This record gives sequence, C-alpha cells and structure tokens, in this order.
Amino acid sequence: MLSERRLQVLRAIVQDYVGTEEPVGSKALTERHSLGVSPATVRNDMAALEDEGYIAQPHTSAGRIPTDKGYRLFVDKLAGVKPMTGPERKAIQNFLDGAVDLDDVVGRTVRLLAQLTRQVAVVQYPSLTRSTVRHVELLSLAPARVMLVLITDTGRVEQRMVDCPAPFGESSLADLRARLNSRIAARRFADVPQLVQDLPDAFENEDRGTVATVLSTLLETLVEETEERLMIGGTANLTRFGHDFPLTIRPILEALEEQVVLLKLLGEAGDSGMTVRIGHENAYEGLNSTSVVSVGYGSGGEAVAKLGVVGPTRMDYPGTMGAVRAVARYVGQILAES
Amino acid sequence: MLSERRLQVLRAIVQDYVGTEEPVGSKALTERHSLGVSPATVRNDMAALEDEGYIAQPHTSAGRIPTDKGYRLFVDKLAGVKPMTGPERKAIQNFLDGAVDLDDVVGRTVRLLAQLTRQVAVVQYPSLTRSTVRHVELLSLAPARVMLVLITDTGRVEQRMVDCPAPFGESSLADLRARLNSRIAARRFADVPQLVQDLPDAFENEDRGTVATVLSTLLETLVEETEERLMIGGTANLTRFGHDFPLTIRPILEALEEQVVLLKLLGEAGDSGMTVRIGHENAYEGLNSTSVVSVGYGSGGEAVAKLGVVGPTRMDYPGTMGAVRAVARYVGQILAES
DNA sequence: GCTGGCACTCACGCGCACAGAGTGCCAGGA
DNA sequence: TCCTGGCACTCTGTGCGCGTGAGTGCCAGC
Repeated sequence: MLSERRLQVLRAIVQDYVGTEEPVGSKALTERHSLGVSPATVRNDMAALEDEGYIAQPHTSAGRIPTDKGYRLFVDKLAGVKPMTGPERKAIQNFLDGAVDLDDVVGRTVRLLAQLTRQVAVVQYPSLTRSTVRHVELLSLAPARVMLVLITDTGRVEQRMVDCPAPFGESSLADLRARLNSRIAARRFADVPQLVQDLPDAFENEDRGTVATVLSTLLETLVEETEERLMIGGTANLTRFGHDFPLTIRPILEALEEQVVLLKLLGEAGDSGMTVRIGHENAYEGLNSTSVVSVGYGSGGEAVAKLGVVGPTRMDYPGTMGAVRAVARYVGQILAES
Repeated sequence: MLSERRLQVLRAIVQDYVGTEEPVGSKALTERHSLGVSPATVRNDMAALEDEGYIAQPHTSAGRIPTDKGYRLFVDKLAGVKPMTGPERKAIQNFLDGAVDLDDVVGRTVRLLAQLTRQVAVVQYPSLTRSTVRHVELLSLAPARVMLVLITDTGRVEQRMVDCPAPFGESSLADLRARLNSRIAARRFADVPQLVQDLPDAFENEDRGTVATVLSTLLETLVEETEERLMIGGTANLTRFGHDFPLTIRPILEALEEQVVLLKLLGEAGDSGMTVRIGHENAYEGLNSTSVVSVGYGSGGEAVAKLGVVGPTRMDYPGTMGAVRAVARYVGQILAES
C-alpha cells in the first residue's frame, strides 16, 4: 500500500502532466505543489511509484509521466468529478432547449459535448431495443406495397418498405394497423415478438401471408442491431492530441469511422454510472492511446443509450467526467419532455 | 499561348508531383517522360511556365510544383475523366445494391466513395426542396398533440410534433389527412404552399386554428434549409495529406464539421455536370489547400442532391472525377428503383 | 525517515561542413 | 530561331561534435 504522501505525489504528477504535456520532474513538483518535503524525498517517492508501475520515464534523465495504471488510480481514488458551475449548467440547458427533433437533439448534444470537453464527442441515438413503441403506422403505397413506419417514445422514426405476397385492401390494412397499435403501443421492443405472435390468426386466409410479412419486417426492424446509429463530432480536437501526429491520429480516425467499433465501445461500458476506460483498457487497438469516458442517458430512470467522449489518456478527468455527466443528465430531461 | 510541348511539360509535372509528392526537377522529368528534348530545354519551358504562374518553386534550387492555376489548366485542357474499369463498376453496383433504406444508401455511398478515391467523401441527402411528396401522415398522440410525418419520393422521412391550439378529433384528423394527401401527393415541395393555401376554409370554425397550425409546421419543415443533412466519411484519409500536419488538417476537420460550410460548398457547385474547385477557388478559407470534386445525382434526369470528395489539391484528378461520376450515376439508379 | 550534496546520463540545440539536387545562364551548333 | 551541353551558383537536408541543462540515483549526515 502506498503512503498518503506518495498518492499526493502521484496526483500532483497527473495534474501537472495534464496541464503542461511535459514530463514532470521532482524539482518542478515541489515548486508547484506545497508537499512540505524536499525534491530528494519526492525523488524517492517517484522511484517507488515507478517500481509499482504507476509512472514511467520516457528516457533516463527525463521527468516522469503517468502510466495507464497511474491514471486508473488517479481516477478511482485521487480525483472526484468536478461539478459544472452554475453558468455552465445554464448554458447547457439553453443550448439543448432549442432542439426541434431527435436529430437536432443528438446533433446539439454532440456539438455541446465536444465544445465543453474540447475532445471528440460520441452520442448514441436512443436504442431501439430499450425503447417503447409509441406508434406503428402502415401506409399503402401500391396495391401490394406497404410502408411501415415505427415511432418510438424517444421520437426516433424508422421506416421500411414491405413487398406483400398479395394485394392488401385498405380495410384490412386499417384493421391490422389498429390491432397492432392496441397490442404493442407503450410496450418495450423486447416484448413485441410475443405480443404479435398470433396476430395472423385473426385475419382471413388470403391476408395471412401479407400480415406475416409485415410482422416479420417489423420484428427485423426491431432486432436489427446494425441500425444502432450514432453521431460524432469535435474530431478537429484530435489535432491537439500530441506532437507525433499522423501515427497517433490515423487509427483513431479510423476507429471513429467504424460505427461498429464505437457501438461496441459504448456497449462494453457499464450500464449504470459513468465508465472510464483508460488507454490499453480499451479493447480496440487503435484506441490504445486514448481514454473513453461514457455514461448512459435516458428519458426516465432507465438508460436508453449512451454518450461519451474520446480523448488522449492525458486528459482532465475530473472536468471531462463532470461535463459528460451534466450533459447526459440534461439530454435525459429533454427527451423526457418531448 | 503556350506551345504544345510546354503543355506536355506541365502535364508531366502534375502527374509526377501527384505521384511522388515531391517537387519535380527537369532531369527527372526527361527521364520519366519521353519528351524528346534535353533537361536544359525543359528548364527553359519551366521558367516560362513559372512566369505564367502555372508552377512555382518552394525555394530556389528545388524542383517545381503546380500552382492552383496549373492544376486548373490541367483539369480543363490536359486531362480527361478516367472511366472506371468493368470490375470496378461491378463492385460499385454490388456494394450499393445491398442497401435497405435511405440512410443505408447514403452511408454506403459515402464509404464507397471514400474508399475508391482514398479521400474524404461527402454525400448530401436528397434535398427536400427538390423532391416530391409521397405521403403525409398525421398521428394523434394526445387530444391536442399531433405528430406530422412527411415521406418523400426518395425515401426520406421527416417528423415533427405539433401542439394544437384546441383538441382535434379523430375524424377531423382523418379528413385533414385525406385532403392533404390528395392535394400534395406526388407534387414538388416547392408547389406545396400554394396547394394548401385555402385548406383551412374547408373545416369547421373550431378546427381551423389547428389545421392552420399543422399546415404551418408542414411548410416550415419543407423550407427549413437547416435540415439539409449530409454524411461524411473517410476522414482518416486526411492523414495522408502532407507532411506539415496539424496546421493543414485542423481547419479542414473544422470545415467538415460545419454542415453549413459543406452545404454551401456543394451548393455553390454548378447544378449540372461535374464541378472541380481547386485550392483558393474554394470560398471557405480552411479549404484553401484542398480541391473539391462534386456532382449532382438524382433518381430521374434531375439532380436532387450532390455528392463529392474533398482532397489535397495534389490529387489524381482524372481518377477522382471518374470515381465521383460513376458513384453518382449508380446512386441515382438505386434511388430510382426504390 | 528526511535532507543536501554530488556524480552521472541523456536529450536537445547549435554550429559547421559536405553532398546532392536543381537552377539560370551562356556560348556553340543544327 | 531553337535546342543542347557545360558550368557556376544556390539552396536544403544530413551527419557530426560539443556544450548545456534538466533530471536522476545514491550516499552520508541529521
């Protein structure tokens, strides 16, 4: 177990390094923080911290920089979440309040988050599988062609074309629409398959095929995980990343373009509370030099999707976590209102 | 007027520079291209080309690189559009054919274009103002709350909440829905305002306010230019940009995040045929070191939106133009089929 | 267990010389 | 008139050596 002072030294190293982006030495530390001891003592502590793997030197005779393990300890034990100030809260709320639809909410959120944290922001659209159905609409576009529109409680709209095996009359369509809505409106997506299972039985023989087709399209839409969408922003902040550019930034941009990677990234994060993944804790290799701070958000008590930021491991964790948490909270409120 | 050989020299310079990314000298030129003259002669031609502003030297005793003006001449007079090969065409078609909905079409297009050109791809969603209405749906979510869903011929769906001034009965709603659709279905958005102008008159006094509210929301949705959406991809290709990184790449990433800038960029491009904007020809300052190749695409003969790529002025123009044209053509076909 | 002192080790910046690529110009030849 | 070979010149990029300074590890003393 590390002594109290050594933890203080680690905290000071993290803070200074995050601020200056340069390896921090023992002398500078004692000058900028009132640790009450001499540089020599700090050196001993640093040697101990290095033995334990919390800090490292880029080369002999340079200062120390925190390792992933060091950041981990910092986040877990040494730093809290820095709450937003009153004006900041106000600004967040004002900025999000103007949104007109779901796309707009997500778009504003992503910009806001990127600006607040000066990092890359990622916001997942409210996930279909965790939402409830607000309404299903069926539109006849041609005798044997139906458009299925699904509206969720979070305002998300999905639509699909359905080619029917046989012509489908307006009255049958209205019937199906009514039955469908009465069964699944306000229900969670996960429960829908069971609820519509026996629906074809209620129809005439000739319509059963079509009803079954429509239903299977509906179910497909519900489960299709590939349709999880997300929006990213603030990629220009990557340019503030470090000195050794192209090599660092390239895999990150690539990762950010792969929605699958990002969704997995957010998916892996814990369901409740804020998750911080530091450096090599990220499964995806291209993100090994980044940290990801993510949290769930939702309209009610339950999280329907996640949002977060991707930045250098050398980031201001308390500030970032504070911003992420605050934004998630307000987005949840906005969604609940609409 | 430049002699034929000088044009050849310019063409050779552009080709070599695009290939090697390094200033090209007179000796290397004569070695790699059979110009039939000696380096000394080429040097004279180069001096002339430099006087005319087509090429420049980064510093004395370095080779020459093309200027924006040089690229312009190259694109206009010296190079054609390189057509896609048979297998390439096939691959494009296969890749786009699997799309399930509009988002998917646009998403695939953007990835395809980025991959083919190895540059940043930008694809605009089919614009509302140039499309026609396929269907308008009205859903009653609460007594005085209506959801308006607008479906376009290109498969795009927009939805808006409408808070009515007074409760609105199901039958009135159905009436409005039917009247609206009979009037505006298959009509161009631009014509809609006139077509619905006198619609409130057909309703009872008590409903008129609500009808007017719904209509105004509809019209807002139609004109709201801010809702022009687009998708970008291939930003990782920016890392291949040049040597002097952060400075070059930053403003580009910033520009790419500003949808407004991009929409303006595409909007400024000519409506018919392919447009190439080289370096300083781009109005937006951050893109002064890039070239933009864009073209309209559409389901019928008419363009409903644009797509293009953003890359370094030093790009393979014939190849890029070929890819952009081919992709636009196939996307048009896909849209026409759905 | 903390402190001051001391020797040691590198990375970094600077000056310098050198090689190599490329140019401009000029005089001679088709 | 136009092309060509030759020549002197101008730069940039690179490698080398050296001094500087920040920072370390270790040790003896308090």
